[in-house]
Parts: sequence; structure tokens; C-alpha cells
Amino acid sequence: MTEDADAWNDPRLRSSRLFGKVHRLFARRIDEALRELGLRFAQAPILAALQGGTALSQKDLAGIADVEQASMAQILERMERDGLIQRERDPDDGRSTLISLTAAALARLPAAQEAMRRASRSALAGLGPSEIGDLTRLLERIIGNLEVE
Amino acid sequence: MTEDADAWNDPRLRSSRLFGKVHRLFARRIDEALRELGLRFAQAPILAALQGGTALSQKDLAGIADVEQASMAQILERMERDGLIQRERDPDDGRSTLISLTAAALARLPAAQEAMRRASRSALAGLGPSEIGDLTRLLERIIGNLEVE
DNA sequence: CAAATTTCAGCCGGACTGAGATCT
DNA sequence: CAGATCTCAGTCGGGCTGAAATTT
Repeated sequence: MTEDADAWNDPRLRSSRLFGKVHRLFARRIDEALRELGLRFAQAPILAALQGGTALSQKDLAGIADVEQASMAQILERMERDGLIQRERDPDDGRSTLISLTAAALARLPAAQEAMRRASRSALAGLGPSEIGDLTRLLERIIGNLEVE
Repeated sequence: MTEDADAWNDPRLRSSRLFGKVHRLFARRIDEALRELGLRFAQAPILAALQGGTALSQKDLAGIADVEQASMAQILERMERDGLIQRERDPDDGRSTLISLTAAALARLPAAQEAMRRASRSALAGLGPSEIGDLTRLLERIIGNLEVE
């Protein structure tokens, strides 16, 4: 109740909190949908990239998922523990490991896709295609602002 | 390249990834702005709630910041370690602790506010007030969808 | 005493940084 | 040797569950 109390209510500052909240709730909703398949939201970009039996390096996957390599290493470690991926030494480059999905993971892909689509449809219920387009464009403009440093 | 490859590109599914990215980049930008003050983005709701010397319980702060109580306990633990808050037993309810900002934290509030406002202005550069309003409303509708079970 | 509230303790998954090891 | 790739260690901000302490 000091004289600058409402400066904390600047609309830009308020929106900064909303992104985290939407992200948390959205991820939780998708995780719930994937739980019975033994999969997680964070694994989605990997599943998509390696569908059909493709094999990629840890670095490639980090680039695709847009996370740091160390983060990707942790995710892959858990996926290996859970029998979703296998690693093999790259015959052409001894520094690198080639990662691919196991048969068990491949078999779950169609159901995973369907579960994720259902979850994201329910999250965005009531938003028309044009609103989703607007939202996506706004988010991408903000990302553009934040990626220049 | 299987026949369902483009199902991973559903606009709703793609947008689900954008929230996390915006949140990460936005939080990093604000953290950078606050670093010289020894503060963090996650502490902002606490700083706002306790400005002016208010004292609140851990549970109240968790509700205000919209995180679980256990998460708030960790944030407060770090803030106490860094000399930003002090705890005292609530005289009216022995189960509860009253948390308030130290003088050192109070002194940094105006600069922190200014740094956060500058950072969020740069993150949302090029977006007019009506676009920020649209964005906020869309985010709140999504949160509404995700909060009903 | 039983029930409710608050906090604490431990584990998990996801992300970052920075430093080191290993291979090209 | 320089550069690329991966590993390792530490930190952070979230989540969950279950136990302990204290009131009501």
C-alpha cells in the first residue's frame, strides 16, 4: 500500500507470470494424458524426431528440442532407463552416440500422438483457428525479441 | 516420414511448446536484470506481497505466488540464506511462521521494480497495449480451461 | 483426544552453467 | 593442437507424498 504498489501491476509484468503458469498447467495436462503410456511431455520432440527408426546424436536432438545439451542428456538418461531409447557408438565419429527408439517406444507412438492431440485440444477449447494463429504469432514475436541479446 | 508425420505439427501441439520457450527466455531476461541486485524472478511475487513491511505466512505466500507450499518453502529457504527475509513465530498461531522482508531487501525494492519493468518492456517491444491485452486474455482463457478438471 | 493446519524432509523431472574428458 | 561432442557436478525452480509438530 505504498505509493508504488501498483507498479507491480504493470500489464507487462503481469503477463510475464502468465507464461509460466500456462506452461506448467499445459505440461501437466499432457503428462497426465501420456502417463498410462509411460511417456512424458518433455519426450515429445524426441519421439517425433526419431519416429520411423531414425537415429540422431544427442546434440542434434538438443537442437531439435531447443534445450541445452545437458538437459537433453538427462532426458535421454531417463528414457534409456525406461527402455524407450537405445544408444550405439557412431561408427563414423567416436565422440558421438547415435540414439534411436526401441521397438517398445515405436509401438506406442500412435497412441501417444492421439493422447497429446486430445489434451492440447482440451487446453485450447473455445479458441478458434484464427485465435490460435494470433496467439502463435504473438508468442513468436516475443521469442524474437528475447532471442536477440 | 511416415504417413502421420504431420500430426506432430498440429498447430495446437506446436503452440504447447511455445509457452515453455517464452517462459524460459522471459525468466532468464528478468533474472539477468535482477542479478546485480541479488534477486530473482521467482522472488518477485514475494517482494510485491511483503513490500512496506507486511508479514505473511508461508501458506499465504504460496497462494499469492500460485505455487505449491513445498516450492514456496524452498524459495524462502534460499531467500533466508541470502538475507532477504526473516521468519518469526506467529504469536497467534504456533503452527505458523510470519515472514517479512529484511531492511536490506526493502531497500532494493524500487530498483528491482524498475529493472523488471525495463526487462519486460524489452521482451514485449513492438506489441501495442491492445495486443498485450489480447494476449493476456487468451492466456487467461487457456488457464481457465486447464484449471477445471 | 481427534481433526485441521502448517511446516519439514525426501524424491522426482526438467532446465541451466561451467568444467573436464575424449575423440577428430 | 584446436574444435566438436559428450559427461559430470552443482544450482535452481517447480511438482508430489508423507511425516511431524502444533493448534483448535
